[in-house]
Amino acid sequence: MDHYKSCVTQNLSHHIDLNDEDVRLLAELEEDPTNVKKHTELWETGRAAEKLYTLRSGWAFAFRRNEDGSRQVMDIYVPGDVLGIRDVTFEHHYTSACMLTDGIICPFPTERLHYIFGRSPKLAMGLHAAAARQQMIIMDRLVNVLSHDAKARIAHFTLEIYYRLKRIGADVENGYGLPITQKQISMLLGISEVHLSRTMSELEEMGLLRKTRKKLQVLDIDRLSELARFTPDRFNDELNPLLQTW
Amino acid sequence: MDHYKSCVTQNLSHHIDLNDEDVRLLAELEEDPTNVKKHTELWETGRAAEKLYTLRSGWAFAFRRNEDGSRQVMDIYVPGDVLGIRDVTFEHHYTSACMLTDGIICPFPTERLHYIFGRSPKLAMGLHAAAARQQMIIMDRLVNVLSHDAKARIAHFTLEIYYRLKRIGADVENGYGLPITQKQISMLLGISEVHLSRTMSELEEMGLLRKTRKKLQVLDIDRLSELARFTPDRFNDELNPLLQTW
DNA sequence: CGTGCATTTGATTCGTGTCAATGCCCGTGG
DNA sequence: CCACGGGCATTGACACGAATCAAATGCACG
Repeated sequence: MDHYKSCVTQNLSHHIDLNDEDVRLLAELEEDPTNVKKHTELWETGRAAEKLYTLRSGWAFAFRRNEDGSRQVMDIYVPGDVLGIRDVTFEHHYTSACMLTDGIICPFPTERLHYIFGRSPKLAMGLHAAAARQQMIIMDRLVNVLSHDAKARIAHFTLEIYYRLKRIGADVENGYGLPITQKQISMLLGISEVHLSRTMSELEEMGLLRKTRKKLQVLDIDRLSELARFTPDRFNDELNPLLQTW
Repeated sequence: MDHYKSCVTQNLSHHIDLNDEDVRLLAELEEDPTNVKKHTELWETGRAAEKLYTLRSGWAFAFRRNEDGSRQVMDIYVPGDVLGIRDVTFEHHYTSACMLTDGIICPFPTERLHYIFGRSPKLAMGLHAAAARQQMIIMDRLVNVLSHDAKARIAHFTLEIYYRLKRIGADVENGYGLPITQKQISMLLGISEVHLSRTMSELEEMGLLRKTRKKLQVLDIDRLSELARFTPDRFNDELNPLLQTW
Protein backbone atom coordinates (compact mmCIF):
# COMPACT_ATOMS: atom_id res chain seq x y z
CA MET A 1 0.00 0.00 0.00
CA ASP A 2 2.62 2.44 1.09
CA HIS A 3 4.70 1.26 -1.80
CA TYR A 4 2.03 2.03 -4.30
CA LYS A 5 1.25 5.31 -2.70
CA SER A 6 4.84 6.27 -3.08
CA CYS A 7 4.67 5.51 -6.80
CA VAL A 8 2.86 8.68 -7.65
CA THR A 9 4.69 10.82 -5.15
CA GLN A 10 7.93 9.37 -6.34
CA ASN A 11 6.96 10.01 -9.90
CA LEU A 12 6.36 13.69 -9.23
CA SER A 13 9.29 13.98 -6.87
CA HIS A 14 11.47 13.09 -9.79
CA HIS A 15 10.47 16.41 -11.20
CA ILE A 16 10.58 18.67 -8.23
CA ASP A 17 11.43 19.15 -4.55
CA LEU A 18 8.34 19.51 -2.47
CA ASN A 19 7.76 21.38 0.78
CA ASP A 20 5.15 20.48 3.40
CA GLU A 21 2.40 22.50 1.82
CA ASP A 22 3.08 20.88 -1.54
CA VAL A 23 3.12 17.43 -0.04
CA ARG A 24 -0.21 18.13 1.59
CA LEU A 25 -1.67 19.26 -1.70
CA LEU A 26 -0.12 16.33 -3.44
CA ALA A 27 -1.62 14.04 -0.84
CA GLU A 28 -5.00 15.25 -2.02
CA LEU A 29 -4.13 13.75 -5.34
CA GLU A 30 -4.19 10.45 -3.58
CA GLU A 31 -7.04 10.68 -1.18
CA ASP A 32 -10.09 8.67 -1.99
CA PRO A 33 -8.34 5.57 -3.38
CA THR A 34 -10.83 3.32 -5.11
CA ASN A 35 -10.66 -0.32 -6.06
CA VAL A 36 -11.53 -0.93 -9.67
CA LYS A 37 -11.88 -4.17 -11.53
CA LYS A 38 -10.31 -5.20 -14.79
CA HIS A 39 -12.21 -3.80 -17.78
CA THR A 40 -13.63 -0.87 -15.85
CA GLU A 41 -13.99 2.13 -18.14
CA LEU A 42 -12.51 5.18 -16.48
CA TRP A 43 -13.80 7.64 -19.01
CA GLU A 44 -15.23 7.78 -22.49
CA THR A 45 -14.42 9.73 -25.65
CA GLY A 46 -16.50 12.86 -26.01
CA ARG A 47 -17.66 13.03 -22.41
CA ALA A 48 -16.91 16.05 -20.24
CA ALA A 49 -13.44 15.83 -18.74
CA GLU A 50 -14.20 16.20 -15.08
CA LYS A 51 -11.59 14.07 -13.41
CA LEU A 52 -8.06 12.91 -13.65
CA TYR A 53 -6.73 9.83 -11.92
CA THR A 54 -3.56 8.64 -10.37
CA LEU A 55 -2.94 4.97 -10.88
CA ARG A 56 -1.80 3.51 -7.60
CA SER A 57 -1.74 -0.06 -8.74
CA GLY A 58 -2.72 -1.95 -11.86
CA TRP A 59 -2.41 -1.22 -15.55
CA ALA A 60 -4.72 0.70 -17.86
CA PHE A 61 -4.83 1.84 -21.45
CA ALA A 62 -6.25 4.64 -23.57
CA PHE A 63 -8.03 4.01 -26.84
CA ARG A 64 -10.38 5.36 -29.46
CA ARG A 65 -13.09 3.42 -31.16
CA ASN A 66 -12.98 3.11 -34.92
CA GLU A 67 -16.25 2.87 -36.76
CA ASP A 68 -16.24 -0.93 -36.88
CA GLY A 69 -16.41 -0.86 -33.09
CA SER A 70 -12.91 -2.16 -32.49
CA ARG A 71 -10.55 -0.28 -30.24
CA GLN A 72 -7.42 1.39 -31.46
CA VAL A 73 -5.03 1.22 -28.53
CA MET A 74 -3.29 4.56 -28.14
CA ASP A 75 -1.47 4.56 -24.86
CA ILE A 76 -0.66 2.35 -21.95
CA TYR A 77 -0.37 3.21 -18.27
CA VAL A 78 1.55 1.58 -15.43
CA PRO A 79 1.40 2.17 -11.68
CA GLY A 80 2.43 5.68 -10.70
CA ASP A 81 1.17 7.28 -13.86
CA VAL A 82 -1.17 10.24 -13.81
CA LEU A 83 -4.04 9.54 -16.19
CA GLY A 84 -5.96 12.16 -18.09
CA ILE A 85 -3.56 15.02 -17.51
CA ARG A 86 -3.75 15.59 -21.22
CA ASP A 87 -7.48 15.22 -21.64
CA VAL A 88 -8.42 17.33 -18.68
CA THR A 89 -7.32 20.63 -20.14
CA PHE A 90 -9.99 20.17 -22.79
CA GLU A 91 -13.67 20.36 -22.27
CA HIS A 92 -14.20 16.93 -23.78
CA HIS A 93 -12.26 13.71 -23.51
CA TYR A 94 -10.27 12.93 -26.58
CA THR A 95 -9.81 9.27 -25.73
CA SER A 96 -11.45 6.56 -23.68
CA ALA A 97 -9.61 4.71 -20.94
CA CYS A 98 -10.02 1.26 -19.52
CA MET A 99 -8.40 -0.84 -16.80
CA LEU A 100 -6.32 -3.78 -17.99
CA THR A 101 -6.15 -5.35 -14.54
CA ASP A 102 -7.76 -4.91 -11.17
CA GLY A 103 -6.20 -1.94 -9.49
CA ILE A 104 -6.48 1.08 -7.26
CA ILE A 105 -7.09 4.52 -8.68
CA CYS A 106 -7.42 7.90 -7.03
CA PRO A 107 -9.93 10.13 -8.81
CA PHE A 108 -9.13 13.78 -8.64
CA PRO A 109 -11.67 16.39 -9.75
CA THR A 110 -10.56 18.90 -12.35
CA GLU A 111 -11.42 21.83 -10.10
CA ARG A 112 -8.73 20.74 -7.74
CA LEU A 113 -6.20 20.96 -10.51
CA HIS A 114 -7.33 24.50 -10.88
CA TYR A 115 -6.81 24.93 -7.15
CA ILE A 116 -3.30 23.49 -7.33
CA PHE A 117 -2.28 25.84 -10.10
CA GLY A 118 -3.49 28.76 -8.00
CA ARG A 119 -1.95 27.50 -4.80
CA SER A 120 1.35 25.81 -5.56
CA PRO A 121 3.24 26.91 -8.64
CA LYS A 122 5.82 24.30 -7.82
CA LEU A 123 3.36 21.46 -7.86
CA ALA A 124 1.73 22.89 -10.97
CA MET A 125 5.11 22.82 -12.61
CA GLY A 126 5.58 19.25 -11.46
CA LEU A 127 2.34 18.22 -13.09
CA HIS A 128 3.22 20.11 -16.22
CA ALA A 129 6.58 18.35 -16.25
CA ALA A 130 4.88 14.99 -15.83
CA ALA A 131 2.72 15.83 -18.82
CA ALA A 132 5.78 16.83 -20.79
CA ARG A 133 7.39 13.51 -19.91
CA GLN A 134 4.37 11.65 -21.21
CA GLN A 135 4.52 13.67 -24.37
CA MET A 136 8.15 12.79 -24.78
CA ILE A 137 7.38 9.11 -24.45
CA ILE A 138 4.71 9.42 -27.12
CA MET A 139 7.04 11.34 -29.38
CA ASP A 140 9.58 8.64 -28.90
CA ARG A 141 7.04 6.06 -29.86
CA LEU A 142 6.07 8.06 -32.92
CA VAL A 143 9.68 8.16 -34.08
CA ASN A 144 9.95 4.46 -33.40
CA VAL A 145 7.00 3.72 -35.64
CA LEU A 146 8.05 6.22 -38.29
CA SER A 147 11.51 4.89 -38.79
CA HIS A 148 11.80 1.31 -37.58
CA ASP A 149 10.70 -2.09 -38.83
CA ALA A 150 8.86 -4.68 -36.79
CA LYS A 151 11.91 -6.06 -35.02
CA ALA A 152 13.10 -2.68 -33.85
CA ARG A 153 9.60 -1.62 -32.83
CA ILE A 154 9.26 -4.61 -30.59
CA ALA A 155 12.68 -4.04 -29.10
CA HIS A 156 11.72 -0.45 -28.43
CA PHE A 157 8.46 -1.38 -26.78
CA THR A 158 10.16 -3.97 -24.62
CA LEU A 159 12.66 -1.41 -23.39
CA GLU A 160 10.15 1.39 -22.91
CA ILE A 161 8.12 -0.72 -20.51
CA TYR A 162 11.27 -2.09 -18.91
CA TYR A 163 12.53 1.37 -18.00
CA ARG A 164 9.15 2.74 -17.02
CA LEU A 165 8.65 -0.10 -14.56
CA LYS A 166 12.19 0.14 -13.29
CA ARG A 167 11.68 3.81 -12.66
CA ILE A 168 8.85 3.17 -10.23
CA GLY A 169 10.92 0.64 -8.35
CA ALA A 170 9.50 -2.58 -9.78
CA ASP A 171 11.69 -5.64 -10.07
CA VAL A 172 12.23 -6.11 -13.78
CA GLU A 173 15.49 -8.01 -13.93
CA ASN A 174 13.79 -11.39 -13.99
CA GLY A 175 11.20 -10.27 -16.48
CA TYR A 176 8.06 -8.29 -15.92
CA GLY A 177 4.39 -9.15 -16.10
CA LEU A 178 2.64 -7.76 -19.14
CA PRO A 179 -1.12 -7.82 -18.64
CA ILE A 180 -1.96 -7.06 -22.23
CA THR A 181 -2.62 -9.22 -25.25
CA GLN A 182 -0.43 -9.47 -28.31
CA LYS A 183 -3.28 -8.01 -30.29
CA GLN A 184 -3.09 -4.87 -28.16
CA ILE A 185 0.68 -4.66 -28.41
CA SER A 186 0.44 -5.04 -32.15
CA MET A 187 -1.89 -2.05 -32.30
CA LEU A 188 0.51 0.06 -30.26
CA LEU A 189 3.26 -0.83 -32.69
CA GLY A 190 1.32 -0.62 -35.92
CA ILE A 191 1.94 -4.18 -37.04
CA SER A 192 -0.38 -7.15 -37.35
CA GLU A 193 -0.94 -9.58 -34.53
CA VAL A 194 0.41 -12.41 -36.66
CA HIS A 195 3.55 -10.62 -37.64
CA LEU A 196 4.14 -9.59 -34.04
CA SER A 197 4.03 -13.19 -32.89
CA ARG A 198 6.43 -14.31 -35.57
CA THR A 199 8.87 -11.47 -35.03
CA MET A 200 8.90 -11.86 -31.26
CA SER A 201 9.79 -15.51 -31.73
CA GLU A 202 12.60 -14.41 -33.96
CA LEU A 203 13.91 -12.07 -31.28
CA GLU A 204 13.67 -14.91 -28.81
CA GLU A 205 15.71 -17.15 -31.08
CA MET A 206 18.27 -14.40 -31.32
CA GLY A 207 18.53 -14.48 -27.54
CA LEU A 208 17.41 -10.89 -27.04
CA LEU A 209 14.34 -11.58 -24.96
CA ARG A 210 12.23 -14.34 -23.54
CA LYS A 211 8.50 -14.33 -23.64
CA THR A 212 5.85 -16.43 -22.03
CA ARG A 213 2.14 -15.89 -22.19
CA LYS A 214 1.96 -12.98 -19.81
CA LYS A 215 5.57 -12.21 -19.08
CA LEU A 216 8.43 -10.63 -20.91
CA GLN A 217 12.09 -10.78 -20.01
CA VAL A 218 14.90 -8.64 -21.28
CA LEU A 219 17.87 -10.90 -21.94
CA ASP A 220 20.30 -8.76 -23.90
CA ILE A 221 19.68 -5.14 -23.14
CA ASP A 222 22.61 -3.91 -25.19
CA ARG A 223 21.60 -5.55 -28.42
CA LEU A 224 17.98 -4.59 -27.88
CA SER A 225 18.99 -0.98 -27.33
CA GLU A 226 21.11 -0.96 -30.40
CA LEU A 227 18.40 -2.53 -32.51
CA ALA A 228 15.84 0.05 -31.41
CA ARG A 229 18.26 2.98 -31.19
CA PHE A 230 17.00 3.31 -27.67
CA THR A 231 18.79 5.39 -25.08
CA PRO A 232 17.28 5.66 -21.62
CA ASP A 233 18.73 9.13 -21.01
CA ARG A 234 15.45 10.87 -21.39
CA PHE A 235 13.85 8.62 -18.82
CA ASN A 236 16.27 9.96 -16.29
CA ASP A 237 16.51 13.56 -17.38
CA GLU A 238 15.38 15.61 -14.43
CA LEU A 239 13.38 18.80 -14.23
CA ASN A 240 15.18 21.77 -15.66
CA PRO A 241 17.11 23.34 -12.75
CA LEU A 242 16.20 26.72 -14.14
CA LEU A 243 12.69 25.98 -12.99
CA GLN A 244 13.51 24.88 -9.50
CA THR A 245 14.55 28.02 -7.65
CA TRP A 246 11.29 28.80 -5.93
CA MET B 1 3.33 42.84 -37.70
CA ASP B 2 0.29 43.28 -35.52
CA HIS B 3 -1.19 40.33 -37.26
CA TYR B 4 1.72 38.10 -36.41
CA LYS B 5 1.88 39.37 -32.89
CA SER B 6 -1.73 38.42 -32.49
CA CYS B 7 -0.98 34.87 -33.61
CA VAL B 8 0.50 33.82 -30.33
CA THR B 9 -1.85 35.83 -28.19
CA GLN B 10 -4.72 34.47 -30.19
CA ASN B 11 -3.39 30.98 -29.80
CA LEU B 12 -3.34 31.27 -26.04
CA SER B 13 -6.54 33.26 -25.89
CA HIS B 14 -8.24 30.25 -27.36
CA HIS B 15 -7.46 28.57 -24.11
CA ILE B 16 -8.17 31.21 -21.57
CA ASP B 17 -9.54 34.68 -20.84
CA LEU B 18 -6.80 37.03 -19.87
CA ASN B 19 -6.83 40.09 -17.63
CA ASP B 20 -4.47 43.05 -17.90
CA GLU B 21 -1.80 41.56 -15.70
CA ASP B 22 -1.87 38.36 -17.74
CA VAL B 23 -1.69 40.23 -20.98
CA ARG B 24 1.30 42.12 -19.69
CA LEU B 25 3.03 38.91 -18.73
CA LEU B 26 2.08 37.37 -22.01
CA ALA B 27 3.48 40.36 -23.81
CA GLU B 28 6.82 39.45 -22.29
CA LEU B 29 6.55 36.24 -24.24
CA GLU B 30 6.78 38.37 -27.31
CA GLU B 31 9.25 41.04 -26.48
CA ASP B 32 12.60 40.79 -28.14
CA PRO B 33 11.43 39.63 -31.57
CA THR B 34 14.35 38.45 -33.66
CA ASN B 35 14.71 37.94 -37.36
CA VAL B 36 16.08 34.55 -38.24
CA LYS B 37 17.04 33.13 -41.58
CA LYS B 38 16.03 29.89 -43.15
CA HIS B 39 18.11 26.97 -41.83
CA THR B 40 18.92 28.70 -38.54
CA GLU B 41 19.20 26.12 -35.78
CA LEU B 42 17.19 27.24 -32.80
CA TRP B 43 18.50 24.59 -30.45
CA GLU B 44 20.33 21.30 -30.50
CA THR B 45 19.70 17.87 -29.01
CA GLY B 46 21.44 17.38 -25.69
CA ARG B 47 22.10 21.04 -25.02
CA ALA B 48 20.75 22.73 -21.90
CA ALA B 49 17.16 23.84 -22.40
CA GLU B 50 17.41 27.49 -21.56
CA LYS B 51 14.87 29.09 -23.81
CA LEU B 52 11.56 28.61 -25.44
CA TYR B 53 10.39 30.52 -28.46
CA THR B 54 7.21 31.84 -29.89
CA LEU B 55 7.10 31.71 -33.63
CA ARG B 56 5.72 34.99 -34.87
CA SER B 57 6.22 34.26 -38.53
CA GLY B 58 7.79 31.54 -40.59
CA TRP B 59 7.86 27.76 -40.29
CA ALA B 60 10.20 25.52 -38.33
CA PHE B 61 10.64 21.85 -37.58
CA ALA B 62 11.97 19.59 -34.84
CA PHE B 63 14.22 16.63 -35.57
CA ARG B 64 16.72 14.16 -34.22
CA ARG B 65 19.82 13.02 -35.97
CA ASN B 66 20.23 9.33 -36.67
CA GLU B 67 23.69 7.92 -36.68
CA ASP B 68 24.13 8.23 -40.44
CA GLY B 69 23.81 11.98 -39.94
CA SER B 70 20.44 12.33 -41.63
CA ARG B 71 17.63 14.07 -39.83
CA GLN B 72 14.50 12.31 -38.71
CA VAL B 73 11.79 14.95 -38.87
CA MET B 74 9.65 14.76 -35.76
CA ASP B 75 7.45 17.80 -35.66
CA ILE B 76 6.53 20.83 -37.62
CA TYR B 77 5.68 24.33 -36.46
CA VAL B 78 3.63 27.10 -38.01
CA PRO B 79 3.24 30.77 -37.03
CA GLY B 80 1.70 31.22 -33.61
CA ASP B 81 3.15 28.03 -32.18
CA VAL B 82 5.11 28.00 -28.97
CA LEU B 83 8.32 26.05 -29.52
CA GLY B 84 10.13 24.07 -26.89
CA ILE B 85 7.37 24.05 -24.32
CA ARG B 86 7.95 20.33 -24.11
CA ASP B 87 11.73 20.39 -24.05
CA VAL B 88 12.03 23.17 -21.56
CA THR B 89 10.75 21.22 -18.60
CA PHE B 90 13.77 18.96 -18.98
CA GLU B 91 17.32 19.86 -18.27
CA HIS B 92 18.41 18.83 -21.75
CA HIS B 93 16.84 19.25 -25.14
CA TYR B 94 15.37 16.10 -26.48
CA THR B 95 15.22 17.32 -30.07
CA SER B 96 16.89 19.84 -32.30
CA ALA B 97 14.95 22.55 -34.08
CA CYS B 98 15.57 24.41 -37.28
CA MET B 99 13.86 27.14 -39.28
CA LEU B 100 12.30 26.08 -42.56
CA THR B 101 11.89 29.64 -43.78
CA ASP B 102 13.01 33.10 -42.81
CA GLY B 103 10.93 34.24 -39.89
CA ILE B 104 10.58 36.12 -36.65
CA ILE B 105 10.96 34.38 -33.33
CA CYS B 106 10.69 35.65 -29.78
CA PRO B 107 13.13 33.91 -27.44
CA PHE B 108 11.89 33.56 -23.91
CA PRO B 109 14.23 32.42 -21.13
CA THR B 110 13.18 29.44 -19.07
CA GLU B 111 13.39 31.40 -15.83
CA ARG B 112 10.59 33.59 -17.00
CA LEU B 113 8.41 30.53 -17.41
CA HIS B 114 9.15 29.87 -13.80
CA TYR B 115 8.12 33.43 -13.07
CA ILE B 116 4.87 33.04 -14.94
CA PHE B 117 3.93 29.92 -13.04
CA GLY B 118 4.52 31.79 -9.79
CA ARG B 119 2.74 34.92 -10.90
CA SER B 120 -0.21 34.00 -13.04
CA PRO B 121 -1.83 30.62 -12.52
CA LYS B 122 -4.16 31.43 -15.34
CA LEU B 123 -1.41 32.00 -17.83
CA ALA B 124 0.43 28.96 -16.53
CA MET B 125 -2.70 26.97 -17.21
CA GLY B 126 -2.90 28.47 -20.66
CA LEU B 127 0.62 27.35 -21.45
CA HIS B 128 -0.06 23.95 -20.03
CA ALA B 129 -3.18 23.75 -22.18
CA ALA B 130 -1.17 24.76 -25.24
CA ALA B 131 1.24 21.93 -24.45
CA ALA B 132 -1.65 19.53 -24.06
CA ARG B 133 -2.95 20.60 -27.44
CA GLN B 134 0.42 19.89 -29.01
CA GLN B 135 0.43 16.51 -27.37
CA MET B 136 -2.98 15.81 -28.74
CA ILE B 137 -1.86 16.65 -32.25
CA ILE B 138 1.06 14.28 -31.87
CA MET B 139 -1.15 11.56 -30.50
CA ASP B 140 -3.42 12.07 -33.44
CA ARG B 141 -0.49 11.69 -35.76
CA LEU B 142 0.61 8.55 -33.97
CA VAL B 143 -2.82 7.00 -34.45
CA ASN B 144 -2.74 8.07 -38.07
CA VAL B 145 0.52 6.26 -38.64
CA LEU B 146 -0.46 3.23 -36.60
CA SER B 147 -3.67 2.51 -38.39
CA HIS B 148 -3.69 4.11 -41.82
CA ASP B 149 -2.06 3.39 -45.15
CA ALA B 150 -0.20 5.89 -47.27
CA LYS B 151 -3.27 7.47 -48.84
CA ALA B 152 -4.97 8.10 -45.54
CA ARG B 153 -1.77 9.37 -43.95
CA ILE B 154 -1.37 11.97 -46.64
CA ALA B 155 -5.00 13.00 -46.35
CA HIS B 156 -4.53 13.36 -42.63
CA PHE B 157 -1.43 15.46 -42.96
CA THR B 158 -3.08 17.70 -45.51
CA LEU B 159 -5.97 18.34 -43.18
CA GLU B 160 -3.88 18.78 -40.06
CA ILE B 161 -1.94 21.61 -41.63
CA TYR B 162 -5.08 23.00 -43.23
CA TYR B 163 -6.83 23.36 -39.87
CA ARG B 164 -3.79 24.57 -38.00
CA LEU B 165 -3.28 27.36 -40.50
CA LYS B 166 -6.95 28.19 -40.60
CA ARG B 167 -6.96 28.48 -36.84
CA ILE B 168 -4.39 31.26 -36.88
CA GLY B 169 -6.36 33.16 -39.47
CA ALA B 170 -4.41 32.27 -42.59
CA ASP B 171 -6.17 32.09 -45.92
CA VAL B 172 -6.23 28.43 -46.81
CA GLU B 173 -9.19 28.13 -49.12
CA ASN B 174 -7.13 28.65 -52.24
CA GLY B 175 -4.39 26.36 -51.08
CA TYR B 176 -1.59 27.01 -48.66
CA GLY B 177 2.15 27.36 -49.05
CA LEU B 178 4.09 24.39 -47.76
CA PRO B 179 7.75 25.31 -47.29
CA ILE B 180 8.91 21.75 -46.79
CA THR B 181 10.20 19.10 -49.13
CA GLN B 182 8.47 15.85 -49.96
CA LYS B 183 11.35 14.04 -48.33
CA GLN B 184 10.52 15.78 -45.06
CA ILE B 185 6.82 15.10 -45.38
CA SER B 186 7.55 11.47 -46.10
CA MET B 187 9.53 11.24 -42.85
CA LEU B 188 6.68 12.75 -40.88
CA LEU B 189 4.37 10.14 -42.35
CA GLY B 190 6.64 7.13 -42.21
CA ILE B 191 6.58 6.37 -45.93
CA SER B 192 9.25 6.67 -48.56
CA GLU B 193 9.74 9.78 -50.61
CA VAL B 194 9.01 7.85 -53.77
CA HIS B 195 5.82 6.33 -52.53
CA LEU B 196 4.66 9.70 -51.24
CA SER B 197 5.05 11.24 -54.65
CA ARG B 198 3.15 8.44 -56.32
CA THR B 199 0.35 8.41 -53.81
CA MET B 200 -0.10 12.17 -53.83
CA SER B 201 -0.49 12.03 -57.58
CA GLU B 202 -3.12 9.38 -57.06
CA LEU B 203 -5.01 11.62 -54.66
CA GLU B 204 -4.77 14.40 -57.19
CA GLU B 205 -6.23 12.19 -59.90
CA MET B 206 -9.04 11.35 -57.51
CA GLY B 207 -9.76 15.07 -57.25
CA LEU B 208 -9.12 15.28 -53.51
CA LEU B 209 -6.28 17.76 -53.60
CA ARG B 210 -4.06 19.69 -55.91
CA LYS B 211 -0.35 20.01 -55.45
CA THR B 212 2.29 22.15 -57.00
CA ARG B 213 5.90 22.33 -56.01
CA LYS B 214 5.46 24.40 -52.89
CA LYS B 215 1.71 24.62 -52.52
CA LEU B 216 -1.06 22.33 -51.50
CA GLN B 217 -4.75 22.82 -52.02
CA VAL B 218 -7.63 21.00 -50.39
CA LEU B 219 -10.20 20.26 -53.08
CA ASP B 220 -12.60 17.83 -51.46
CA ILE B 221 -12.51 18.24 -47.73
CA ASP B 222 -15.27 15.74 -47.08
CA ARG B 223 -13.69 12.86 -48.91
CA LEU B 224 -10.30 13.68 -47.44
CA SER B 225 -11.78 13.71 -43.95
CA GLU B 226 -13.49 10.42 -44.51
CA LEU B 227 -10.38 8.82 -45.91
CA ALA B 228 -8.28 9.90 -42.95
CA ARG B 229 -11.01 9.51 -40.34
CA PHE B 230 -10.26 13.09 -39.50
CA THR B 231 -12.59 15.22 -37.41
CA PRO B 232 -11.57 18.77 -36.60
CA ASP B 233 -13.49 18.81 -33.31
CA ARG B 234 -10.41 18.61 -31.21
CA PHE B 235 -8.89 21.57 -32.96
CA ASN B 236 -11.75 23.66 -31.69
CA ASP B 237 -12.27 22.12 -28.29
CA GLU B 238 -11.79 24.91 -25.79
CA LEU B 239 -10.20 24.95 -22.38
CA ASN B 240 -12.11 22.95 -19.83
CA PRO B 241 -14.58 25.40 -18.23
CA LEU B 242 -13.89 23.72 -14.91
CA LEU B 243 -10.48 25.35 -15.08
CA GLN B 244 -11.65 28.83 -15.88
CA THR B 245 -13.29 30.13 -12.73
CA TRP B 246 -10.41 32.12 -11.37
C1' DC C 1 -11.82 -30.77 -17.57
C1' DG C 2 -13.95 -28.81 -21.40
C1' DT C 3 -14.63 -24.31 -23.92
C1' DG C 4 -13.29 -19.94 -25.75
C1' DC C 5 -9.91 -16.82 -26.43
C1' DA C 6 -4.93 -16.02 -27.33
C1' DT C 7 -1.19 -17.56 -29.77
C1' DT C 8 1.25 -19.91 -33.27
C1' DT C 9 2.13 -21.61 -37.90
C1' DG C 10 1.61 -21.96 -42.98
C1' DA C 11 0.51 -20.12 -47.63
C1' DT C 12 -0.39 -16.41 -50.39
C1' DT C 13 -1.08 -11.52 -51.72
C1' DC C 14 -0.28 -6.72 -51.57
C1' DG C 15 1.61 -2.42 -50.23
C1' DT C 16 5.64 -0.15 -49.88
C1' DG C 17 10.72 0.16 -50.00
C1' DT C 18 14.75 0.39 -52.76
C1' DC C 19 17.55 1.29 -56.69
C1' DA C 20 18.18 3.77 -60.74
C1' DA C 21 17.31 6.99 -64.27
C1' DT C 22 14.99 10.94 -66.01
C1' DG C 23 12.85 15.39 -65.84
C1' DC C 24 11.82 19.63 -63.98
C1' DC C 25 12.03 23.88 -61.32
C1' DC C 26 14.62 27.54 -59.35
C1' DG C 27 18.30 30.01 -57.65
C1' DT C 28 22.89 31.39 -59.07
C1' DG C 29 26.29 33.59 -61.54
C1' DG C 30 27.92 35.26 -65.77
C1' DC D 1 18.43 38.40 -68.81
C1' DC D 2 19.68 34.03 -69.99
C1' DA D 3 22.31 29.67 -69.34
C1' DC D 4 23.79 26.54 -66.20
C1' DG D 5 23.75 23.49 -62.28
C1' DG D 6 21.97 21.08 -58.46
C1' DG D 7 18.53 19.73 -55.68
C1' DC D 8 13.86 18.09 -55.78
C1' DA D 9 10.18 15.49 -57.90
C1' DT D 10 8.65 11.94 -60.87
C1' DT D 11 8.58 7.41 -63.11
C1' DG D 12 9.79 2.46 -63.89
C1' DA D 13 11.30 -2.20 -62.48
C1' DC D 14 11.96 -5.24 -58.97
C1' DA D 15 12.34 -7.16 -54.17
C1' DC D 16 10.82 -7.75 -49.69
C1' DG D 17 8.45 -6.97 -45.37
C1' DA D 18 4.20 -7.28 -43.59
C1' DA D 19 -0.99 -8.01 -44.14
C1' DT D 20 -4.38 -11.28 -44.69
C1' DC D 21 -6.77 -15.62 -44.70
C1' DA D 22 -7.20 -19.96 -42.70
C1' DA D 23 -6.34 -23.62 -39.68
C1' DA D 24 -4.23 -25.76 -35.61
C1' DT D 25 -2.52 -25.58 -31.13
C1' DG D 26 -2.28 -24.26 -26.43
C1' DC D 27 -3.66 -21.78 -22.11
C1' DA D 28 -6.49 -20.09 -18.75
C1' DC D 29 -10.71 -19.70 -16.57
C1' DG D 30 -15.08 -20.99 -15.16
